[in-house]
Amino acid sequence: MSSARPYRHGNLPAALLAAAREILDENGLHAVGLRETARRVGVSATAAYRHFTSKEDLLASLAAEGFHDLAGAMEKATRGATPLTRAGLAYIEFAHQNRGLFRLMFGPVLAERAKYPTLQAATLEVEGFLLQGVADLDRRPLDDNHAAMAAWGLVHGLAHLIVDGFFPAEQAALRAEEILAKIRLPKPVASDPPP
Amino acid sequence: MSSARPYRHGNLPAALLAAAREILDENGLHAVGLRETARRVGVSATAAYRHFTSKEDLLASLAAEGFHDLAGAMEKATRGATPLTRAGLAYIEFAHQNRGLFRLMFGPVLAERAKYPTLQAATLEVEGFLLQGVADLDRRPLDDNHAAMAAWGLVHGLAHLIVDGFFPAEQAALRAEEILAKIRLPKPVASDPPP
DNA sequence: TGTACATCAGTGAACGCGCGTTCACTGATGTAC
DNA sequence: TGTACATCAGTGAACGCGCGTTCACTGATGTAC
Repeated sequence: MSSARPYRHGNLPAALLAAAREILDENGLHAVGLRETARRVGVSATAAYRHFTSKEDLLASLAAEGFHDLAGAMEKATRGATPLTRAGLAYIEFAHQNRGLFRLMFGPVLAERAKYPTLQAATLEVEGFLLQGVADLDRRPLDDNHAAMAAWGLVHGLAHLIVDGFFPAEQAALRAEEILAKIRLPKPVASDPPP
Repeated sequence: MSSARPYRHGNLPAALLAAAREILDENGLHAVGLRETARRVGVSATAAYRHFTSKEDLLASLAAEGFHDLAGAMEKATRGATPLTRAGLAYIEFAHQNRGLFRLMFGPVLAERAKYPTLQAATLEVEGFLLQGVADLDRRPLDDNHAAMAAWGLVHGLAHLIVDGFFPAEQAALRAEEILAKIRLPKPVASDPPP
């Protein structure tokens, strides 16, 4: 029985991240604070400092977790030989299901990404996945990155517009699927003049 | 000479909006506050309440101004019969030059747009422009909005990724131009089954 | 197996801060007569 | 043209609030002998 709370939490860092993620998706980024997060876990506000050096540090960990999850969702969606379109849909779905987290991940709070190597690595995970997906689609290596930028741009824009309520949320996911199925990505052209 | 400040400001609302816009682009949305904005104009913090009912009201006005400017930039870019691509580039350029404002306009702070009719109208100005641009491109009325969603999605995504530093800022604008020139928007198909 | 002790995950009070908003007010401007 | 007065754009003090962070501390856990 847990008549009294154990002195040691067990896995406080994970619990804090989970709580922050909840707040993020429920009430938005502005509502995420160290005190509020700790409160939700049922721990004193200062306990967080045993595991994170600052509020920003916690947010960076959370964003890294988000990028990692996003890469995972895309990987899972394209397992086997299914096309890039599925990865794009996974991306949009992730944004839709994790609006707050999505905004944290790509937003300006963590502008200095270089400060957090884990975050940077997780970002590259997603980026690399998109690049690879596009390369697969074209059946040849990329000699410029137009196709990748276009793919990422389209998917990211649709995700953002859905998350921020500019497209009617319910139809949007279905629509996105049709759009992605129809769109023609620009093929890298070997004779493109270098910039 | 203006040895002493005049008692009445002249155009305080405009001055407050301009100051808030400066702060927005210099230091980000979190730095924009009524007090800080008033301070920058050189007026007491409470003076703002003569012209705006709350901080959110001021932000909504600012966002509306942003949408209006954006629509203007797109209109100017496509004056005559130049294609949708130019409007897209104007959109991206606007985002690039007004990062803070862009994030306010599309971000979650003003989630309840319905509360601010002016803001909503200004949003529709941009939206309508995109729809019209796509319709022109296709030389016929839209029977679904796939093309518009795709165009907006692509342009919005590129803009966001540039603003948030995921594409190297300097090359990005040029790249965007090439991408937009190459992309094929999905043509609305009359036989598409209704959803 | 028992004891001494270092480690370290937690606590709770306290700090200074800037915020949005309210309140009662002041004093310049514009208008009615 | 002069005077009385209503209007309203501004002021400055004060409110309560939640925040991030620091500090000295407590007490459970794990390890060395």
